[in-house]
Amino acid sequence: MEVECLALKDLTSPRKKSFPLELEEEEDGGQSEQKENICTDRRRSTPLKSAESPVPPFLIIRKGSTPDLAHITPIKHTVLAEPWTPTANLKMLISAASPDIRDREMKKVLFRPIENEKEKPASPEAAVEDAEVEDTCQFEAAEEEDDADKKPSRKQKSLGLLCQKFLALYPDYPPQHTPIWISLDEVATSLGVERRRIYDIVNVLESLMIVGRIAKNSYTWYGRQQLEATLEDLQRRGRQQGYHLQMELSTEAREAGQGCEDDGVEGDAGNAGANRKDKSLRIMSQKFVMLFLVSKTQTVTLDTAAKILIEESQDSSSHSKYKTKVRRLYDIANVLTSLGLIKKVHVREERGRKPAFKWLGPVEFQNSGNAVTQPGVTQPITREDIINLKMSRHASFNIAPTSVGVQRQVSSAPSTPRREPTGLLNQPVDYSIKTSSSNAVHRLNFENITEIRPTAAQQTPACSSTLPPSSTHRTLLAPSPHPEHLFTNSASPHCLAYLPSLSQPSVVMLYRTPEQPEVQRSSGSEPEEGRKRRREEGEEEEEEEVSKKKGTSGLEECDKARERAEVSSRTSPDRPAGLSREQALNDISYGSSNAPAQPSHYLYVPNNAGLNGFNFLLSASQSPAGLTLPPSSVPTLPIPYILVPSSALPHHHHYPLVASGLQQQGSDPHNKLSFSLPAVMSNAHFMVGTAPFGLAAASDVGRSPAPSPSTPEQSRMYGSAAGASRSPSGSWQTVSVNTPEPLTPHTPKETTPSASKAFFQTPGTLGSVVSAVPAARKRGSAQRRLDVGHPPPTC
DNA sequence: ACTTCCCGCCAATCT
DNA sequence: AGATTGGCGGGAAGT
Repeated sequence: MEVECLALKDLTSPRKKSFPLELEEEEDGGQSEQKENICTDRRRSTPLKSAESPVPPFLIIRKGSTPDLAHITPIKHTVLAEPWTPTANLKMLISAASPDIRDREMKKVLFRPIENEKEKPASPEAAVEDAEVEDTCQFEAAEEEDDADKKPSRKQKSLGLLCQKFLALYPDYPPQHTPIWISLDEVATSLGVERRRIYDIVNVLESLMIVGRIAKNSYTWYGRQQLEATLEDLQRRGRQQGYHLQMELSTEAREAGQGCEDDGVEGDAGNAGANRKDKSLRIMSQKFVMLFLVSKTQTVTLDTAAKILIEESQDSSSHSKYKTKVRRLYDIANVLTSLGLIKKVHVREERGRKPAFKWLGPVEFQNSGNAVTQPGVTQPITREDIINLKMSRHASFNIAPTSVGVQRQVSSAPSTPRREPTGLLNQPVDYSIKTSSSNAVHRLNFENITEIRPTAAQQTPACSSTLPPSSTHRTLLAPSPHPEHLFTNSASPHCLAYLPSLSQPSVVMLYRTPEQPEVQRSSGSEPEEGRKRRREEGEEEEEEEVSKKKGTSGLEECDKARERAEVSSRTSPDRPAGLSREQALNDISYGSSNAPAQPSHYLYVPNNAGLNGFNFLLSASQSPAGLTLPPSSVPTLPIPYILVPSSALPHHHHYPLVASGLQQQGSDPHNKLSFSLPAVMSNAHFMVGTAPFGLAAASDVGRSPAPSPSTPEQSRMYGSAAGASRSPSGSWQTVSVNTPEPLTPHTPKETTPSASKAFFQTPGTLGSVVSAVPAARKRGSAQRRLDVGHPPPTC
């Protein structure tokens, strides 16, 4: 088959982004329904739709908007402050192209595959399903095409999809030292959704330390750097709190029918103390994850989770509470699914099948490896135990969450983001980077900046430290055999790279042409994310076997292992199996070992406007001019895509890129953009037109051991980014490489299976988007206060 | 009919 | 006081 596109499918979403005005107009907006789209307002407001006069409007807009933004996002301001930057140019150029068309086309063509992947299981395999899928696709396509006509369809607005889009904006493994700022406002705007939805996503991401709150409207993106450590920590906490026991009991006991009492009773008491935060999605998310981590089967039914959570939350157990809890769990599950951490399955129980989720993430952590996986197995559980557990749990309950809460509070202070004592926050905000060039700085200034260089040199051996053998490479420049190093977004099938200088959060996507079926299949090149929903149905069966209730220890282990293996092999879950994952990555990023020669394509997507305006940079090694891509893979659309012949990408050199699609504008002559993709990450520069942009490279490896202040455990996981990666085939090189290893020396902990990649950019910073519209907040004004009080929690 | 979960009201919090 | 967060649950889309 031909090329598989990656994953950004989601990006496609119809909404528009912020930008400029010009671009967007009609389409999705068309849907009346969508209240969410903020853009709408904007659009209307914006007089100019026409793409033509790109520049001026652009600028103007930005400026204008800036002020508004100012109050909103402090951070941003700073960034924004800078007037114009090369980025702007870029944007302009890009935007110049007719956005609408571009977008659509892009979506249709490029993304479609992604979408498909996403939704369905890997393409090849799922022949059967394909039929279905296609339908779906077509369906979707149809919808998208005529924006006007169709409405978004509920699925398209799903939290999971939205989350994927969100995730696609940032690198899984950002360079440690260069924090990526996220402005919720901007993100919401760019994704075309109302803020409320972003909160949902961010809250769960925060629970996993994928993002950290800095201040109002400001978050820092940590990516998956700390994920493993966080999970480990959660696992530990889960055990401490006796969740494993509960899991077992829950089923039985509850079924027995008593869960209520405790709940009710405690609830009241607990309530008093508990505030809003205790019910927080964030906390719920952590608990939910804990359940998986301590579960033998790693499968948790919604029912069980809801019940357990209800208990804890001290809510009275009313049916309504249950329902509410379940709703929330779905929300959480959606984002976890997008992260590739869980997947939906059904468990069969005596009475029938129940919806459940299966953990796809890591379960065993090196450090703790110890007891880890066998949580509940041995102990016979007694009612007393449970009680004790509960008690302890409650007591501690707050603790866990608290930490978060506290953290937040601290952070919530209007503080200047950079300043905060890192120690308090867990966030690794390491401004004190030893590197000569502080990334932080770059980061902040992204737009203007020209180059960020990761100092490769920096990597101090000392720091780097311990790593698992596998992750030996921390080499910056050297082509690493590991695909991981590429800036791939592990979660997603595609690799993403962020080009910092680009105005908007730009994403570079790599997708390889999958020649080999096997690759796809095995590697699961498909994004896990993508597959989720669709596959649920299909795959579920497998999972079903899992009976939650009992697991024999030994067996279960095997089972688990088996399952995991399966999963990894079949779906290419990124994170779950280290190896598989790596492979997957490899496949993805390089043609994959399997597919040796295949060049991968680059997609450069400047999402300035929120993903609507997609700009792609595709590198097709095959196609000389880059123009000829496999038909299937690349549409001849007027879409603005930039093709970069892989051959063209020598390491360390700049190469000309061919941009197509831009022409659409007609006015724009610039078909060529020159990019310099740095072989070396550190030095990578992105050039657009004349202006060079610096790529933020993931830069070297970790320089400082623990950038993050956070708990030691957490800090361990950094992958450093190293710069250049190149495909084995040598087809191209790009950017970032990371060292896979965890930097922290001290704990030899887990190997980070994935280390990763590096590019990134701060979307937030970019702000461009933002600028465009403050718009969306209807709520503020609208906020209506009805007198209606709500009833106190019933009991 | 049941499952999933979007949407946005509105209260708690923060500025 | 106004803005930001985010709990919550109605009710509709999807199955």
